[in-house]
Amino acid sequence: MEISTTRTHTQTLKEKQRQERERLILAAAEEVLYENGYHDTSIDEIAARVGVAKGTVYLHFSSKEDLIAAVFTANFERFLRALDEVITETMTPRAQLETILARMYEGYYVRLIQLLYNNADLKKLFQARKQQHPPPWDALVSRVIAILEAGKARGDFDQHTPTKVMASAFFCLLSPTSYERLVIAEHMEVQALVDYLGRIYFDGVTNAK
Amino acid sequence: MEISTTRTHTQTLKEKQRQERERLILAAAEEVLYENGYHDTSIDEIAARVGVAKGTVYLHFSSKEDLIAAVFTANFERFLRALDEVITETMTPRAQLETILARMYEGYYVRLIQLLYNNADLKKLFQARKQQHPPPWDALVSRVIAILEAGKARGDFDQHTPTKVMASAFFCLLSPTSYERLVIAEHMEVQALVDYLGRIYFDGVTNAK
Amino acid sequence: MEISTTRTHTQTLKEKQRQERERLILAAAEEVLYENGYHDTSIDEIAARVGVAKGTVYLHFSSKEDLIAAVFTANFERFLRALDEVITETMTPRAQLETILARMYEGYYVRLIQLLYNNADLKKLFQARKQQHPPPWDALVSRVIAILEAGKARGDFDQHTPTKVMASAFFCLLSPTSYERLVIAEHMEVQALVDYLGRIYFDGVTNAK
Amino acid sequence: MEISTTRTHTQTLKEKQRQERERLILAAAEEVLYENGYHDTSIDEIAARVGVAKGTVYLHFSSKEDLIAAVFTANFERFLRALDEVITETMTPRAQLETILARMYEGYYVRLIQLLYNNADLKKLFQARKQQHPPPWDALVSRVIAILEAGKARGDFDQHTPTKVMASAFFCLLSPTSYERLVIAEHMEVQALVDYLGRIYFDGVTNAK
DNA sequence: GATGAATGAGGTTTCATTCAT
DNA sequence: GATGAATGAAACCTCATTCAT
Repeated sequence: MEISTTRTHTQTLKEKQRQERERLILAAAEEVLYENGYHDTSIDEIAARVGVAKGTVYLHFSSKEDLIAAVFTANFERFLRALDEVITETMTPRAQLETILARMYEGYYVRLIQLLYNNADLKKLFQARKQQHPPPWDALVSRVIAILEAGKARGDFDQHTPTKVMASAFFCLLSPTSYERLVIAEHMEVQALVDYLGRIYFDGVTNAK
Repeated sequence: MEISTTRTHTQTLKEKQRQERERLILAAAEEVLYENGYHDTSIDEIAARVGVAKGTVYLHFSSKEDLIAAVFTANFERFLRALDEVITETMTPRAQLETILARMYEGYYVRLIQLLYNNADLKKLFQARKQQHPPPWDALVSRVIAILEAGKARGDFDQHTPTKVMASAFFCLLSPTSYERLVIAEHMEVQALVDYLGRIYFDGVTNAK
Repeated sequence: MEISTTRTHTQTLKEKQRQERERLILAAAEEVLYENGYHDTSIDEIAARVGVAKGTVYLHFSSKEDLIAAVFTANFERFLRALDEVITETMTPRAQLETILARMYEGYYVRLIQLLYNNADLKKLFQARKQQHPPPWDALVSRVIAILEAGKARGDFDQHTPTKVMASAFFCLLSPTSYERLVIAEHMEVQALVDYLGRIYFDGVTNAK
Repeated sequence: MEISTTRTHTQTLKEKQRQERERLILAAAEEVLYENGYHDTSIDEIAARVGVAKGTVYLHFSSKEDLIAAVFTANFERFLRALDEVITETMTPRAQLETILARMYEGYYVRLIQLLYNNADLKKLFQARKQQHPPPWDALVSRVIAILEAGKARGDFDQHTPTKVMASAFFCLLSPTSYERLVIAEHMEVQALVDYLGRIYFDGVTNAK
């Protein structure tokens, strides 16, 4: 029993180290992916940033594709968990969407979402894996659609526009190009950008009578 | 005189063939670029689709970068010319923007615009060429900004939102993802999609009181 | 007969034009060869300098190798003819060799000789053609050997040194590197260089007691 | 301690293997370079001769240029070290130069020296690398010049001939063409060739008195 | 005869992946 | 388990040579 306990303990320790390393690899991969794009992300550089050998990366992820897919899945999951902490059923649908929008622009999620959404390489990656997107992304889309439907049911949102179109337009608000041009290059406050985009989305650009 | 005429005619014929071939190469490049993204677009595949040898492509474009840049420039120029035919000064700013939006979704311009706007590889390409974008793209952005300013001056558009944000949001409406998901996968009419997106942009998703 | 004469005349004219063009192609090839070396000498550039189409070069020379070989042959022949004008039997062997040396450094022959003599590409070229050198080069070597033998017979030259070694050393004096470093870079007079080298060759570097 | 020892040993072994492989690659590169010249030296062929894959060569040398430059540097360094072992200050300048000459013809250094000195491609290579020659070559030239100056100071060498010309002529004695024609093709002893050439250099071809 | 567009072999270089240590 | 040297497919680009016009 002693022995068994020790072993279990040892394995747990090893397992923890293993998970920690996996986390570090994912973090490095995300960093390089954002900096260089999919093709210029090399296993060599990821391994170097983590401080392990190239082969070690392959002990955790069976291919570059796997690793990059895991980056997305991990981020979406973290993002979904973060949403759960701030969104409650008692908020109005509009407030819920505004919160999601703000949260997206806060972290660096917007970067990854856009990477995923607009990069042909990554699309092909997930299509080759017989799935349009990583599962958590679909969960996020479903959630936004559900909120939009609830808003429509309450009469908050325009009922003549298909929910899917509304959802598409919602996700379009997240453009890394806007982010880079307005926030990074022109030093606009993130919150201001989010407010403006939210206003356009909910009220349009037309001058209120 | 006869001879001169004949020569001119011959040169015209050759020149026509040359231009036709160049057009075919550009079309193939665009196709592959859209399917595979910048990095997975190989000169070999472009040549194979046109049915010529690799070297032939280099007779028309001195490098892969040159070829891809030409794809964008050619498309934007065509698009700008098309706009000139349908947009007049007498139209309201809103009508002008609605027309631009519709035209963008009609052709396949939306694909390229989005490729350019959101692909890190292509951004790097144009930055390396000492220009943020191909000149015609900047012309399009300027044009949209001018229309938005005119609309603001007339009191048509919300004056509290910065024009740059409005322009960013406008171009965000052009999402190849929306196009693919709604028009191609779900068989929505392009015109319907354009109408919905235009309505969201101009009036928001909120239910009119 | 009239007709025949006319034809002959026409053919002669055409033939002259043909020869003139061949001369121009050889001159251009020599120029580019010296500037760029064998590999970076392209048929394209030669044709462009002459002002004809690439295909035209192939009407005169069946391959790049043929063309380059012709450059050497033409030069050696010209050089041998030039020697015939200034070297007479009545000159002493030493005077004859001094004259050859001076003439070699005068024209640009030294450049070509060294190109031929020290460039692996060109060696392979002639070896592939089953000949160590273009025939006129061998004629030049024979001539120098004959002069050295005559000098030995007269007791002018050291009889303990094999003539072949003496010939080798003689041709070694022609170094484009010396030429470039001393004449071009350090502005030494060609005649001075020739005098110094001749003195070393005939009298050695050792201080005459 | 055991472990530490083992590790050191292991690293030493690996390092030895690495160096051995690098040596083999350099040797193969030198071989091909000498046979085919710079342009026709292909990484493919070098790799094939060593029996490794193309990519392996790039683990040791980051480019073809780097590899070829390393061939020269390695040879010159080896040569300079060899000279240090046989040349002493107490030898007369003439004896020192005779020793250098003999040593050059012994190894295969003469081949590489001449390759470097007379091949336009390689000159361009080193010029592009912002250096006329690999540093050790310049060290050799300086050394010969210093010896010649010392000989002049002692009154051993002719003081009317510029040292630079004497140095040029000295290096001209090293002709791979002489070597091939006389030693390889005609089976002359290297020592005999060296003696003859040295005698010509120091005493000239003219019959003494 | 003259042209020059087209060809395609061949060269350098990168990098995901494997596997012996 | 961890390593990193080795692999080799695949990409871009050049240029001697051919051949239809």
